[in-house]
Parts: sequence; structure tokens; C-alpha cells
Amino acid sequence: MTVIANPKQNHLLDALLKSEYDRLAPNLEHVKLALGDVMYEPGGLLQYVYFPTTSIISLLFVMENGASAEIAVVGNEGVLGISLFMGGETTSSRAVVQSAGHAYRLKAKLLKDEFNRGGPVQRLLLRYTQALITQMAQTAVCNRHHSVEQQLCRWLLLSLDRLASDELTMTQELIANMLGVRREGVTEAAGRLQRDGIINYTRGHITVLDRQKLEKRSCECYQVVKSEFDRLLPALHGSAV
Amino acid sequence: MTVIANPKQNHLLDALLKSEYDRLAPNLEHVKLALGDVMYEPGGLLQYVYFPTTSIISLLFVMENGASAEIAVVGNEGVLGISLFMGGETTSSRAVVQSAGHAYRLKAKLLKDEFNRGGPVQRLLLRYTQALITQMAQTAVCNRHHSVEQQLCRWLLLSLDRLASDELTMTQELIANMLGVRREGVTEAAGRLQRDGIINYTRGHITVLDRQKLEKRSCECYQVVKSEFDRLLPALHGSAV
DNA sequence: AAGCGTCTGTACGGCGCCGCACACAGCTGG
DNA sequence: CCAGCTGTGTGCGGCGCCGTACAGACGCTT
Repeated sequence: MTVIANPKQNHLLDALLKSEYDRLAPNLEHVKLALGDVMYEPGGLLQYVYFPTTSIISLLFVMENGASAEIAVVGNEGVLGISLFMGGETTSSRAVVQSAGHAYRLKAKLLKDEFNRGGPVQRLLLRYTQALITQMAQTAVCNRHHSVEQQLCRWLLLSLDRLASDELTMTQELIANMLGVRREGVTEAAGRLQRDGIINYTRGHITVLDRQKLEKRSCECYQVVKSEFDRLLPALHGSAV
Repeated sequence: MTVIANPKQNHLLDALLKSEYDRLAPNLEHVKLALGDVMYEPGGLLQYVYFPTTSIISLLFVMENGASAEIAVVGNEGVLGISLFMGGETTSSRAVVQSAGHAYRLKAKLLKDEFNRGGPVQRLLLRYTQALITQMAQTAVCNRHHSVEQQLCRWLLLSLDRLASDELTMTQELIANMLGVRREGVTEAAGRLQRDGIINYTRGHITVLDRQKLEKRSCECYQVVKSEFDRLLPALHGSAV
């Protein structure tokens, strides 16, 4: 079976009512995103919003001295560019492609108009935003209290959920940037996970061997975030909340 | 001059158009909040939303082992209970009164109806939510990269901005809970600030002596958050964005 | 096959915060 | 006035992560 590119691989687009989807579909543009592509820079105007299907995008805050930290991640469960309809016009974070793949983009104005109709689409987008807020909040707590290894596990799990695979393409250096820690810290944590047969790591390719054990080694933050996403955005095909 | 309790001490209420304000005003209930009052527990249903005037409320995430961390703070610039109109119905954080004072509360349904009218009130609330998101994101980064002292300064400044005073009533123990650090860590940081003549600390009462120096000792996070609030919510009296 | 750049593993000293323990100082109430 | 509680200061060992440095391993290019 070959998978045909389909906007409905994105859960938000999939949840739209037929009438809404048909209105937007002609304007959805299929795009390919490469690892490291910078989608938004802080302060930039939003031209497009992106609905990832097979890609993952990280929202990063970068500080004056160059240090950074990921505050949330957007995959096929969501949309990149919420500040568009939240009223800011610009984004305050940097958005970087964390996992190469595909997405559908939509001209900013079109989504904004759709949002301002105030119907199910608006409710759906706001629910998604609420879930994203939870993710950010949990990230804040996690940064405060949990070890690098725990955070690495959480991060791997969140990424895994957004891909249909048990494999990630990602160097330790990049993960370190996302988590806002030293590269060596990631090396050590990943080394322990590998020694215990949980993952396999070779030059930018991670394979998860034992997801259950990975969840055990993770902090509770993963489950909290996942539960909140499931609660707010259950898989409701064509129902637009 | 005596200050009469007035809903317009809250910036959001103050920004409403006259017609909107007049519609809500009869339903605003003046309430007194005591230090430590728990306004929301995670998972609880929202009966009321609160517009603080002279009080400050902290949003805390509490973890399984009891450890906690503040993810945002709500004062006279905002409203407590955004998840109401974001669609969650329940809140995922605990909300605790961090500084005693007054607030106006509104029945949840009334605000929700007002929000669903979709006009300026909706835009205003969404802009506020966007600012709150920035605060959470910055908190996440701050937790990762900055020292206890820097965070203490940031925290004091954010609190100061939400009060019309240079004095706070707050034990070091409570601050430690907010920041998610040891009480002794706060003692040491506060001790240094006191030695340098920046604050005065005596059994639960903090007086800020030199705000400029305080800003210098703080990390950039304070300014980032403040700027974003100012950008999204400039003091627009009776204009509802 | 050789060479080079990228990615990963390891080592070492240092610092900041943690957990714990305890002394002391100010306020409050019997 | 004393007892007791609450809040603040201080000291100690330990751990986790940091910054830095460098060695090996892999994979691509020539």
C-alpha cells in the first residue's frame, strides 16, 4: 500500500466538517519541509500557517546569549501559527523543522477569515491552542524538576507520537539544542538508554526498541501532555468539535 | 484621596467598549481574596472567572511528588480562567492567591456568552491569552537557563508591576514554592539583594528599595514578557481593541 | 583506498542547587 | 514573661549539569 499525500493526515484538517473542509481544500498547498528549515523567526509576520502531516516542527525560544529551549512541538496533531488568530500577528518564538516531512500550508488571511466565522473551526482551533498551552506549561515544570534523561525520554515519546514510525532522524547535537542542555548530556543519557536496550543510536538515526521501557524512564510530563491532547482533541473525523 | 473599588482597576474591564461594559457590569461581583486561597484545582470545573484589581494570582503546576512550579501570574492586567473560553471547561493548573487583595468575579456562562458574540471582547481576550502564552514560554526558558537570583528578581518585578506599591507580603517559603526551588536558595538570593541595598526583607514583608538595580540583576525574561504584554495590551481605555 | 568532516564517547574540574540539620530571631497568645 | 510557632540565616556533603578538551568511529567524497 502506498500512502498518497492527503491533507487529512493532519488531525485538525481531518476533524473539519465537510463543508468547511471543502471550502479550504482548494487553497491547501502541499509543501516539503527539510530538517532545519526555519519556518518563523521571532517578530516576523505570518504569511502562512502550516498543517504538518509527516513533519514535526519545534517552537524554540532563543535568548540573547544564543542559548535556546524548545517550548512546544507541532506535528500532525496540530497547526503551526496560532498567534495568527490569537491576535498577535507575529510570533514570539522561532519555529524550526525538527523532523523532515510534508505539510500543507494555507495563506494566513484565509485561516483568519475562517476563524472569524466563529463556528466549529474556531472552537477546534481554540481547543488545540489550549492543548498547546498545556504542553508549554508542562515543559516549564519539566525544565525545572526533571533530569536530562527523563526529558530525553519525554521528548522521544512526543516525537514518536507525531510520526508513524519508531525511527527518528536527529543528531544528539540537535536534541541538545531542543532541550537546552549540553550535547554531552544527551550522549550520556542516550548511552544509558542504549545500554539498557531501549533505543538504538547510530549517527543521527534513533530507533526505539522498547517503547514501554521508554515510558517508564520518562517523567510524568509526557503522559500529562498526551492525556490533555487526547481529552481536548479526540479523534473525531469530520466533526469539527 | 481614597480609592473606591472599581472594576476598571482591571485593565481588561477597563478596555471594554461602553456598551459591552454596561452589559457585564451588573453581573460583576466584588470579592476579597486572601493570601493562599485556592481559586482553582486542576481538573475542576470553572464556575467563575476572576478579574483581579488589587490581588495577584499564581498559576501553578503541581507534580505527583508534590513539587510545583509557577507557570504564569495573573493580576490587574488580566483575567483568571481563560480555559473557559479556550474550550477546555476545566483548568489544568492550580490557581493560588499570591498577593491578597480584591477582584471582580463573573459567572462563567456570562463570559462565555460574551466571548461567543465574537466581537471586540473576543479579540481582547484572545490577545490577553496570547500574552499569557508568552509568559509561560518565557518561564520555561527561564527555568532552564537562569539562576535562582535572576528568577527571584524577575518574579519580584512581575509582581510589582501588578501592584500599585513597592511592598509585597510574601514569605520566602512561598516564593520558593512559586519558583520551584529550595527555600534556602531564596534566602541566599534575597540576602545578597538585601546586602546590596536593593530590597528590604523582614518576616514576610519585602520592600523594593531600588527598582533599577533590581532590573539589572534580573534576567532578560522580565523585559521580554513585559514588552509583549505592552505590545498586545496597550492601555486602551474603553476601546476593546 | 585514502582523507576529511561529522557525529559520538569519555574525561576532568568547577559551580549551583539539592537535601538535611539546626541555630536564632521576631511575633503571638496564654 | 515565658512558651511556642513561624520565618530567616547558615553550614555541610553530595549530585547533576556545565564548560572544555580530545579521541575514536562512521560515512561520504575523491
